[in-house]
Amino acid sequence: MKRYNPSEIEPKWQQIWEEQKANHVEIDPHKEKLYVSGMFPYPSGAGMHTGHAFSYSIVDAIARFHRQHGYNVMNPMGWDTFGLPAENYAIKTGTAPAKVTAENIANFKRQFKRMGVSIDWEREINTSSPEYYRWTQWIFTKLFERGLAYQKESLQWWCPVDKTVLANEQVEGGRCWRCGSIVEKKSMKQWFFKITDYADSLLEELDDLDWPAKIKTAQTNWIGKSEGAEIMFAVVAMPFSETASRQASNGAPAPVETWAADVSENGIATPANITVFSTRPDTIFGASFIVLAPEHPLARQLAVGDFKEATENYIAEAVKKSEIDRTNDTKEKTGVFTGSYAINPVSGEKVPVWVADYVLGGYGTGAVMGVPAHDERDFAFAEKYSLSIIKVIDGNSDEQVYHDEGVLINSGDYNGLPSSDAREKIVAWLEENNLGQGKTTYKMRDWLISRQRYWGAPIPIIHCDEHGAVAVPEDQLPVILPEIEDYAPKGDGKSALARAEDWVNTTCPTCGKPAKRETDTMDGYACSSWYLLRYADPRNAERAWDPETVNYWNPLDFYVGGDHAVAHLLYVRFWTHVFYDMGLVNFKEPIHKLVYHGYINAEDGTKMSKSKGNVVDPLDVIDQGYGADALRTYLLFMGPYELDASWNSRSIAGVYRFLNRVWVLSQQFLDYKGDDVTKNDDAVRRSQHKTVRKVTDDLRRLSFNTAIAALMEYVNDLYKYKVDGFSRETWRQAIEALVQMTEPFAPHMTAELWQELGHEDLIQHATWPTWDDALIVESTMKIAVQVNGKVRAEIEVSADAGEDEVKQTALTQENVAKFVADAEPKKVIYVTGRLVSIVV
RNA sequence: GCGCGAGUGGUGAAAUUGGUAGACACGCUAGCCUUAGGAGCUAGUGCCUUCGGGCGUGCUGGUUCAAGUCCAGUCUCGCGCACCA
Repeated sequence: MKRYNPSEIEPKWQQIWEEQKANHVEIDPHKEKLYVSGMFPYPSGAGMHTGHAFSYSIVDAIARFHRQHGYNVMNPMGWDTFGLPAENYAIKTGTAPAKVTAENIANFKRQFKRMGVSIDWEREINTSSPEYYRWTQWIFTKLFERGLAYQKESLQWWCPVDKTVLANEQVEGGRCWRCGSIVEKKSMKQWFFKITDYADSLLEELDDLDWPAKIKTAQTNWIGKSEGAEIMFAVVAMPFSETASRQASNGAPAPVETWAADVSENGIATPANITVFSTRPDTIFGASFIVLAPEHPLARQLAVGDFKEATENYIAEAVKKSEIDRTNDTKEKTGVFTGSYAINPVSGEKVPVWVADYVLGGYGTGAVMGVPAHDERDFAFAEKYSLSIIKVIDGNSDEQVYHDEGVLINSGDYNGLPSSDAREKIVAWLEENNLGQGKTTYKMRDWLISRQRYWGAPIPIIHCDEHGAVAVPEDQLPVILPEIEDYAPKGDGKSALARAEDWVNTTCPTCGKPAKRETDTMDGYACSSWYLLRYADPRNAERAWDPETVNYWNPLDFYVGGDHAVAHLLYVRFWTHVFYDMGLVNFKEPIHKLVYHGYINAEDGTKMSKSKGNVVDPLDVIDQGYGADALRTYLLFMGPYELDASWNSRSIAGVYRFLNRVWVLSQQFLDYKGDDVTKNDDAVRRSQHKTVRKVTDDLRRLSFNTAIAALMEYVNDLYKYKVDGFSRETWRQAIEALVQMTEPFAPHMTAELWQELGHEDLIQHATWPTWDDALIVESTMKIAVQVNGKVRAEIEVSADAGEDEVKQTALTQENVAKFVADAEPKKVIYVTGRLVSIVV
């Protein structure tokens, strides 16, 4: 008997698949397509890790399961190669990033092939190749044409270590997502994609996606839609002496009430208006002060008299502070009074204008109305600075700050109205009087895409003195990334490309006069926002993709990964929405089902990390003799794919044992020389059909762990029956079904067995086994008997026994009679095929 | 603080519609076999027990003939967002 030897079998089949291009697919109108992909890897120098192995074990189980079901399965692969690690490595070693990248790809590819994933390598793509980024640039020019790519001077997150700006999504807790250093604000002219135009569209389509709830929630929160109103407060300039005399001893202005009376006499309305944003216009009568963010353009202007210096100092300090200091909510709130006042448009009361850093410059209008009775933050601020607190919502609650809805009080004509009605009426009144309007705002900002780094797709723009920013025409694409000597950014806010003068100096496509190229490159997320479409048509040199081809393969049926909940998964949706509007695709959403898996942790339950030395290298596991088949099967057997799991070196041995049992069973069948023994045929057949039903069902819902458990049970059954010997036809079917069902997990071993079983075609092109319910039915059934909810007996009755017969049998059981005693059962319930419940 | 998810044996877990809780596997125990290996095979393995049975899915209640599953409350852990007005 041949022994199971993965280190011999696996390379053999990997070579056969490669030579035959076994997984290459083309459009086939006669077959239903199925498109599955993992999130393409960034090929780092470190090589493949357990997370990759896990992702692609899931991808391949899905691909192979559907391939055996006759689907035209596309399972492509590519490399996300632009980005900082390759560039930083290049700076350190003086090697060109392109060269480093090519080496890393070659290494990754070699490693991936050892996993036996059924990839169509003819579709391989690489985002840093000019053939690819040519079209990334083309898409940029199309967005530019539509006004969806624009340049703006603004305060941006700046990473002082990586010396580049970052998108909001790349700042995590005030730190750079790559290097962890504390980010700073810097005012620079930057390129943006106008994702905010698509906020509503992205929100709407989210509902129908077959994505995990937590990802949908994360995206909903990120978009952060809130409905409310913008309300104008007219600024009232006060004579300096007047203001000073009203100042209370603690630096705060006198209470608002004392000012209410003299608005008309002393107040001099200026042209300035402060527009605030509020989601609770129903509480406007309780607005007793205004707070401006330090970045607010009026903040300096409104600082008057004695308050001028303090205000300016405060603003200067606040703008310098890192976001960590500013957004730490355990910190006590601070602020300064500007000396100016504004008028509450509904009550006519004069309210002081403050500047405080608890108000964010970038959200809403950068100004809020302080309603301390109904907002915790405003309350804390009002308490500290002795500002007046006016309760305007009756909440029937003793809480100091009631922030829920309720009935209005102290609100003039609106008293007695519930919040929602009052909101509508107040906004309507503001609109009528040109004092405000209903407004929807979003937390999401536009996507900042320019990077002051070398290793990215150059932004295809030429700056001309006469024509401004001009898109590079399609026939001049790609704008090739020039080879240069020194890649390092110098911290002057420009990429190293700015020093490639031959490249920078060009002519304007519109007028032909000397002009300069844009020297920023695009965020790597731009490249990954359309690769799922390029896979469908990867060698097209005429256009980014042929719409018909893409409309056949896309959208993706399954997208497998465990990262990028908002960033990539939001951007890829955004671009596809735009492509839909441009008529380039006939669907809005690029990904139907998102298979978002957990992390594989180290044996001790903590994250694998090089510094801790607890990293499990998937290639080591293969080399130890377990092979890729055992590794893959184990990764899927560990538990539900959604959950985090800890590696266990003993458990993988158990899975290897299972594969070995499949192998041994098959070999013993093949080697069997005796007569046919039909004794167990019915039982074997029943077990086979039951297992096919269960495994098929489990794999349809991606319950890999239970599918593998069912296969183990099946193998255990067959081991019991084989003791008596084999009958060739029954056992051939039983074993072929077993081998086929194991193929999605252990493709090499099953390919070998399939061949030994006499098949010339590859197992992956075989037809998945079917089951016959009639063969699964047993002649008898076991019924549990409960008395008052406790199981007291188990009876075996014939499968076609009627209700009365079952109940009668149940009641006459010795142990049942004992517990029923003399009592007359109050109720006897029969749950067909399962149990009898007797109530006494 | 807000939102989402999860709490089941010594361990990873299973239970798809309320219907015999713990499938499958690891580990452990005993035995068999063996040219001795990190091999293979068989049986047992939730806890307690006076061997009748009793208890058991984080905790407290509720609905039901029947609850891991449904409802109310509560605790713990994990994740996401976090001064977004």
